[in-house]
This record gives sequence, structure tokens and C-alpha cells, in this order.
Amino acid sequence: MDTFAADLLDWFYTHRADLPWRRERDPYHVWLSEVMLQQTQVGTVVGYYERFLARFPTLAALAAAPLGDVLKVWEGLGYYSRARNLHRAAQIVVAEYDGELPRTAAELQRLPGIGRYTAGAVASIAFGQNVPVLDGNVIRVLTRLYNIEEDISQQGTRRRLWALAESLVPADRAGDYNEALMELGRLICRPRRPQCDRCPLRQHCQAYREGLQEQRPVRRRRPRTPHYDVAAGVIYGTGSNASRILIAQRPVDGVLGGLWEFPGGKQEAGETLPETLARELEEELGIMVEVGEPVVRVKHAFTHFRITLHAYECRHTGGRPVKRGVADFAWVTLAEMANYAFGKADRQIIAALLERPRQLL
DNA sequence: AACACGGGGCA
DNA sequence: TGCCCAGTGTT
Repeated sequence: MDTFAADLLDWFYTHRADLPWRRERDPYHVWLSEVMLQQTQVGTVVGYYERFLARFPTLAALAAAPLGDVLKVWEGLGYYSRARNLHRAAQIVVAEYDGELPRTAAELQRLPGIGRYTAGAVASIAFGQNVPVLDGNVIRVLTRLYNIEEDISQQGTRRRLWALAESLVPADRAGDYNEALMELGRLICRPRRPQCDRCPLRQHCQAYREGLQEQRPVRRRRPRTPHYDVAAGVIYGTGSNASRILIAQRPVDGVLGGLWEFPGGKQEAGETLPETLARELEEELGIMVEVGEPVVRVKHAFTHFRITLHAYECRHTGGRPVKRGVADFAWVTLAEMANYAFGKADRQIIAALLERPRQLL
């Protein structure tokens, strides 16, 4: 079982995928790619990565940009705190590290948005430090190689896996080794139907030997997520705001923090959706509306709950908006909405509005 | 230690 | 369509 590292590296050097962040080893590029790859698959990341670097070519350019611009490029990628932390960390690097990313995992981990995984990845890949990484791919490969039966959602199991990963990092080429381990997990040692017949580590794999590879890793089952109905208003203004629509910016902490939305909220027991909408708009923005026709219904899944978002056309009938439950608000045309960052669900409302020849109200 | 945080892939 | 996936920060 000893040294699978040599077999792994041989495989990697012949099968290594050509990805944009692998063309050079610029620390800023490695960092950006690793942050984007958190919780997000390679195929999704590539386009975002290229657009992001085209817009913010250097760490200094990122640090100098307004957060709204960063969120706009991040729009649709999810987990928007990653973008906020990346932006804040870039500003810290410029202010406190003379614009150069620190070179050790320990120093990197002090920056916002950089935990043990990202610190290990950047330190080993960009700076050649001899440190491990442990992400979902590595966990899967290691629990199969060593046929680990412990529940990986347990803290103690994670700690032991980190220790195991650390003990396995080869004395040189840690960056290549770490990338190879994750690449193997992504392409061969996949969650379902692993491609063991193509795996360079088959001879080293204890779970394969027992035919248990598909039973690893062991994970506690998650409880079902609840479902909510949410009402959202497409609120048309009057007078000087005629043909403009009211949008609101969400508070920076919490779900979709800092993103823009069609204001509204969660339906409560015994309420019709138009009643929900009227109540929420009064609570959050202090405005009165006449609720009109439904525009579209959008289903969306978050980690801990699912929502059905019901969009209604509304007419603003009274009260100047105030920032009560929102970070900001704006009256904008449909075309101007392209300049604001929205979540996926609200983007679908915009798409529905764009498909219609004209507003009904 | 437990929970919050988006969106995509796959059967 | 329902289920699975998963780093970091906060509390």
C-alpha cells in the first residue's frame, strides 16, 4: 500500500486536463481558481474564471474595484460570501503585504475566505510548500484507498483524515501531488460509479479489494429540507418613476447578501400571496402597492430549504421607499437591471419580463 | 460543534 | 424531478 504517490503522479502527468489556471502558476490565478472551485465544479468555473480575470487582471485591480462590480462578475456562481471575502482579502494583501500573497499556508489562512483547504492548495501549488489539501475529492479517494468506515461528517473523522493526508504528502512536488489527488477524485474516483478499471491506484485500494468502493465515504444522511412559498413584487412606479421598476438590495449578511432582488418575502400561515406581498413591502420598504397579475413562478433550491418564488406585477400607490429591511433600493428600467447582480431565481423573473412584449399594467 | 451559505449534476 | 455534492465563517 505504501507509496501510491508515484503511480498517481505518473497518471497525472499523462492525463492532466488543460485548465486555464494551469497554464501558469501565478499565485493570484491559483488563489482565484481555488476559491471559485469551492463547492463548484470545474466545468462551471472555467467561464467565470476567464471573465473574472478579464475584468480584474491583477490582484491590485481587484482590490481597487467596487464590491458591486465583483458581485456582478460573480453573479450566478453562488456562495456570494466567497466574492466578498476575496475582495476584502485582496485589499488586505495590498495594504499589509505590499500586494504580494503570503507564501505560507499559515499566513494565507489568516486572510478572509481562506481556510485550511485553500491555504494548502495555494501554498503547495503556487509556492511549492509541502502541505496537504483535503477537499471532497481527496476525502473520497482516501476513504476508498484505506477503506475508512467512519462517518466523514464527524469532526473527529475529519481531523484524522487531515492527519492522514498530511502524512502522505511526498517530500517534493506537493503541488502536483495535491492536484493529482483531486483530479483523480474528479475524473476516476467519482462519487457514483467510480471508474476503477481505469484507476492507476487500483492495486493500492482497500475498498476496491473488498468491493466496497461505492459504499465509501460513509456519510450521515441529511434531513429533508423544508419548502417555503415566497412572494416577490415587480413594482412599477408612477410619475417620475413611470416605466421604472423598484428593486432592493439585500442586507450584506445572510442569504444572497449584497445581491439585488425583487422585494417581497416568505408567505405566513393563513395568508394569500398578494397579502404576503403587501405586508412584506410595507415592512421592508414602507410602501403601499396594488398587487396585480402573476408574472412567473420559479422553483429554487438552497442548502437548507427550497422555495417557490411567485412574482406578481404591482403598482406603487403610496409611500416613498425607506431602507428598513433592505441595504438599498433603486428605480430602474428593465434594461438597466443588467448592471445589477441578482441571484439565479430573480434572474429568471427578469428573463420572464424580457420575454413579454410589454407590461400588462 | 452545529449551522448557514447557492447552484449544478445526475439518475 | 428528487437527491447528492461540499469549504469557510459565524455563533
